[in-house]
Amino acid sequence: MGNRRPNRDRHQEILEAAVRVITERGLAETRISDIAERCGVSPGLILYYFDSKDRLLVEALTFANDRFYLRMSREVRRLPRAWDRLARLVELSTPGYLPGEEPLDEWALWVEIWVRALRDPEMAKEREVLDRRWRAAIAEIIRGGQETGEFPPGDADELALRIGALIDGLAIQVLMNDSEVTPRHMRDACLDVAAREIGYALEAAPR
Amino acid sequence: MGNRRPNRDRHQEILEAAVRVITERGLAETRISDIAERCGVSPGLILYYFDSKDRLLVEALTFANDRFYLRMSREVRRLPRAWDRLARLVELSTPGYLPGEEPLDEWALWVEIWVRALRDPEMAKEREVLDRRWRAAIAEIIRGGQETGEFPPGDADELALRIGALIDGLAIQVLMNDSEVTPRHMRDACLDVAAREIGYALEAAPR
DNA sequence: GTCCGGATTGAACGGTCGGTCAAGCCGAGG
DNA sequence: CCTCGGCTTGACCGACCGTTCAATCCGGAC
Repeated sequence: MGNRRPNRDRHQEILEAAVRVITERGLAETRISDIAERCGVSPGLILYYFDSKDRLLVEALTFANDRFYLRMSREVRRLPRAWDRLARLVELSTPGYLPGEEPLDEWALWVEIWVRALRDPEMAKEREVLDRRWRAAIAEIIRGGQETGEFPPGDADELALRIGALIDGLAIQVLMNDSEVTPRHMRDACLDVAAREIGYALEAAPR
Repeated sequence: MGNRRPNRDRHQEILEAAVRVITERGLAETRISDIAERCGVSPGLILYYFDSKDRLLVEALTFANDRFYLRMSREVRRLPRAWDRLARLVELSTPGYLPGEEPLDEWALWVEIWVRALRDPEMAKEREVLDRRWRAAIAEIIRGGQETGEFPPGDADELALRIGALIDGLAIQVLMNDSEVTPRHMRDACLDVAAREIGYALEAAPR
């Protein structure tokens, strides 16, 4: 049995298909048959691997977020200076800032998570875990900068909460295609506020 | 015919019922029969006053937001000093800060608006109008403070965007009942950041 | 009192969709 | 080559729900 499984993990295939369907059509318009079709598989098989549609959807949402977090985490860790790490994190969090990204991206999934978490306790618990991890990543960058003296001392957790919230709020505007809030604008505004909150002197003009 | 209509506006009755049902059960779980039941009316009548369920839902969401905006606007306008106005706006925007408010309040409706606006062009257009009005209200307060010299000069629109985004981001955390982000904490953090961005010197400790 | 027309009802229709299930497929092991 | 058991299918069921519609109600006009 160790033969077919490794190179054809149906569980994960289904999750990936679910993520793509949810991203495209939205959680409310996602049908089991859509996911099955995306896998090239019959609808019945979906329920063979997942107890119910609801459980599958919740798993898919956390699965997508996990992947995004890991990718971000890996990429940020490569940069030596704390400020560059923070800047990269902001850029990766800005919808449409990086070329070759879908207009409806990870953030669309976040909004779906929020809506569902409002009434589904299981999703609510997952969301808190994901959010705490996200905030901890920001705090870790700040703490690192403070330890090397790149940033002045301060409450890293509180700073992370504020910067994270600002990212959330601006990302929503960008995601909604607000004509007055471009990805570039979001990036610059985030970093400008972050620098002032952290107490980091941007060398060039705040542009 | 001018007799029955005024004191029994079915159109508005239905909208109010819809708002309450959406707030309680969420947009995805809102049925026409739920709204009808809330009005003490038969399901058929709902479709007599509204072309379709979708149109009713969109109207209900903007209706609720209009009401909230007007209430906020009226209350804020009473205060003489710009900083007090801003503080009041933040407090009114903080889920659960004021006593006697539902845990699932206006912000839950915002999240529903966002999700729907992602794919429904009509909702997207409405959202942009509502958001622009909201940001304009913040900018107006700031501009007022700048004109009286209470605040130093600065780009009021940009400040409004940033403060508004921060409110959004923190409100989500509070709405989600994140154990680390209390309403009080949100209020203090918002005002702390706002003061620093605006360049307003809080007299007491930033607390 | 009668009539008119909008308001209201509630039964019924049609379509959708999540979930079930009995049957078939197929690779591995004997 | 046969058998076993997990994988896969697709038809089917039952429930739900938005929408339609013919019938009824009812207050005001005359």
